[in-house]
Amino acid sequence: MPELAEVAWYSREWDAGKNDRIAEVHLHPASRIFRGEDCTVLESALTGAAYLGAQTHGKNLLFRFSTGWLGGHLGMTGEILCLPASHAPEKHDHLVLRQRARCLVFRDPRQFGRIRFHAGTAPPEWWLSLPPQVHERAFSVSFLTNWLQRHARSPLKAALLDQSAFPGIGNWMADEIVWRLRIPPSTPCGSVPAAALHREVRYVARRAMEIIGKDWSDPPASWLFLHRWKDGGHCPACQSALTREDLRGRTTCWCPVCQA
DNA sequence: TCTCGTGTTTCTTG
DNA sequence: TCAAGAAACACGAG
Repeated sequence: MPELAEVAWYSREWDAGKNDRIAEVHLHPASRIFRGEDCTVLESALTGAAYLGAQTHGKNLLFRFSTGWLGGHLGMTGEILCLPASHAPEKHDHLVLRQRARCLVFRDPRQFGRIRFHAGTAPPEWWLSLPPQVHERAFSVSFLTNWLQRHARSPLKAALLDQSAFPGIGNWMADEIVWRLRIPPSTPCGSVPAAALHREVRYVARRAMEIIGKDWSDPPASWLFLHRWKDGGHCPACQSALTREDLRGRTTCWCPVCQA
């Protein structure tokens, strides 16, 4: 479930390979993962390069090498794995970077994820132009007020999934935030109080990073998180049966009593 | 066999 | 030109 905190957790998976050289690159050039990329360039640039570390921005990953930058997005089913050097690439291992002591692997069965390469010492342009992260100063109440006005008719739950305003927020975090606001997920953005939304977005993002981002633990049972995944769940605040419905193509879970 | 799904992009409509 | 909604992408799990 790669949202903000899960992506942060995955970004550390290759840490064991820091400062080691890539001896060999295995990839499937026809894979959708590499859409728009020249795999020949990627392969020749990374072969022999040293891996220097990773950073994240919302759901985006950026891995630094001595010859350039590898951008990553996990889509719905992508994984970053560190496997033994003897690992034989499997069907969905779209990129395998073999080092002396291990293999750095990008695996993604559904291929909704993405890998892109940028040569040189400066980070790629797409990375530099990402919107402010929700924990940064630029993600302010006035920024939110303005954004909510421009999307006044959009249902809040759907709006929270817009990565250009809420980078890193995914389906379960959006449900959690709306549940904490105690308003229906279909509430139009135009009638959502910006200060309260700002507070809850920051709270859920910060706690998710502290809990899931650290060691993939579950958030406490007082969160909607543990109760939202399947039919029959109950609201952790009032014990009423939770409702699950499709909202603009995404499963949305809410409490019809607390969020009436 | 059929349905569902933790995400993004592209196309269509208003 | 912008906002909003729907479809498409590919595959495993139940």
